[in-house]
Formats: sequence, C-alpha cells, structure tokens
Amino acid sequence: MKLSTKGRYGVRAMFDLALVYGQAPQSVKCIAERQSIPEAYLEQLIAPLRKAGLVTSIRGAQGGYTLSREPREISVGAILRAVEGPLAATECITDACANSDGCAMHMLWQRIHVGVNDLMDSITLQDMLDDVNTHCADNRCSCH
Amino acid sequence: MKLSTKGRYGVRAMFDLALVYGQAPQSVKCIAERQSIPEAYLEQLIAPLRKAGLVTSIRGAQGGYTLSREPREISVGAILRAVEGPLAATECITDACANSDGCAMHMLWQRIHVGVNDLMDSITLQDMLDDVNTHCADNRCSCH
DNA sequence: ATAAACCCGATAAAAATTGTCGGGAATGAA
DNA sequence: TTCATTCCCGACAATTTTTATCGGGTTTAT
Repeated sequence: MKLSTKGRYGVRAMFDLALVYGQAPQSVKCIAERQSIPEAYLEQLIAPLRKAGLVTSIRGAQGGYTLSREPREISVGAILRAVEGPLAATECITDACANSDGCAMHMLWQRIHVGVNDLMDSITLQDMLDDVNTHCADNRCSCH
Repeated sequence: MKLSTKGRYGVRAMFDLALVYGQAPQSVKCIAERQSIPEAYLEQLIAPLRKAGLVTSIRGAQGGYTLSREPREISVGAILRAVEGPLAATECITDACANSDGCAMHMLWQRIHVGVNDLMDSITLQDMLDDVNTHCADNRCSCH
C-alpha cells in the first residue's frame, strides 16, 4: 500500500496544470522541468491521463496539455487510477471471485477497496488549490 | 496503491488464527496448508508479526503461533503495517519534508496517509469474525 | 520549410516482490 | 536421552514491477 512515483508524478503534473488552468497549454518539457520529473518518463505518464480524458493535448508548435475540465471536477482518485490502475484492488475485486458469496476475506478487500477509492475521490485539484491559497506562501513549492 | 501478496497473506494468516483463538497454537505448516500459502514464505511473513507483538510463538514440538491478544484488539492496519511497512506513505511523511510548511502536495500526502491508516485501523479481526457468522455459510472459504 | 511539440513502441536498468534453502535452537514426548 | 517437531535466522535466487531511456514518426504554428 504505497504510492509509486508514477502516482506521485501524475498528481504533481496535474496539480501543476491546475495552477495555470485557463491559461496557455503547457508542454511536457515545461511541466517536467518545474516538477523535476524526467521528461521522457512524464511523457509516458501523461498518455494514460489523456486516454482517461483528464487532460487535452494540443499538437504542434506552442502545443501542450491543459486540464480537460475544471480542477473541481478532477479528483486525485481519478488521476491515480489513470496512471496506476485500480486502487487497493485484489483479484477478488477486479476479477470474479469464486467465494464472493459472503466470504469474510472478500468482504474485507471490498471494504478496503471502497474506502480507499472514496477517500481518493473526495479530494480534488480544487481542494489543493484552496490549500495553496489558505496555507501556502509559495505556490511553486513541491514535495517530491 | 495495491495490496501485495505479502499483505494479503499476512491478513489471511492472522484471520486463520482468529478463527481458532483460545485454542491450541497453530504451526506455520498448518496455517500455510489451510491458506494455500508457501510454507517457507509464510514463515518469513510471520516473523515481523511476532516482532510487532501481534502473535505469540511457542517453540518446540506441538508449538506454533497464537494471537497475542483478542481479535477485537488487532486491526487490519496493524497487520499490514507490520508486514508491509508504513501505509500510503511518501518521503514527505516518513522523513522530514523540506516544504512541510503548508505545501499543497505535502498536505495531500498527509491527508491520504491519515485517511488510509484510519480506514485500515477501523477494521479488526473481530469484525471479520462477525462477518463470518452473519454472512458466511462456510468458515473455511478464502479469497486469495 | 522548419522547429516545436505531441505520439508510439521497444528496450534497458534498477528495485521490489516472491519465493527457496540450509542449518541452528528450543521443547515436548517416547 | 533421544528424537521428531517446530520456531528462528540469514543468505540466495527467480520473477515481476517500476522507473526510466531512446529512436523515430506525426502534427502544426510561425
């Protein structure tokens, strides 16, 4: 139950885009530089974010990425699922489970799965922007 | 954010012990057989459980392991932390974070860390035993 | 045209996970 | 006492996942 750099990079990149929401598209290069993420790696991570419909790409010179909807409508859960796959899942959850009829183990994994997803979905990029305005002197600070 | 087999095996072994709480100690061999876990691997997983004070070992013939306290007092969170290390942690959480003063990223990881740990700590082995009695025809069923 | 930038698939290095193995130490029972 | 059982410990090996890197193709503003 840890967060991989994949997940952390993904959220940081999306938060970076949230900070300039409504402005010009941001190139992978710029995001990577600001967030100290290897450029080629971030490029890989942003692909699933696009496929999940979380960012919109604009190709060609002066192109880049923007959030595809308001920060309020993008949850951390959606970002993590896009880059990391199902959260807190076991085979019990993703595939069919032979003993799904009341099995204590199955019920446990289910409970954890739902709990973790609810938690992640309850936090949006807008919440993070609000945190910045309320608590943060420097918008550009970034924990790795 | 997935559960490794380490974590799943750990919980299953502890649940197996909970089912016979108050009875004779269970050998690693028996637990491993019942739960279809490689014996030598389970032996490795049970060591940290003992070091965390969750199980008590009895050495020698007819020895084995028992829960070191009531199922009600052992949470899934405690089990997972024992075998997998800190849950949902980033360096921000475990180590000191240079930008811990109000950084939006740090606040996010902190929120997730607390949320996940609260969730895991809110479920005990007794809760699972109750599930068995309420919903489960066969006590021995086990999702992998 | 040209440079900027997205897009895609293959590959490689590093780390973590998932085991396996051999032998030592404690203990109950014959 | 002797023996089988069982916990205990450290080292090692196989596999998988993570974390990248690279080369080349496509699109588009200037």
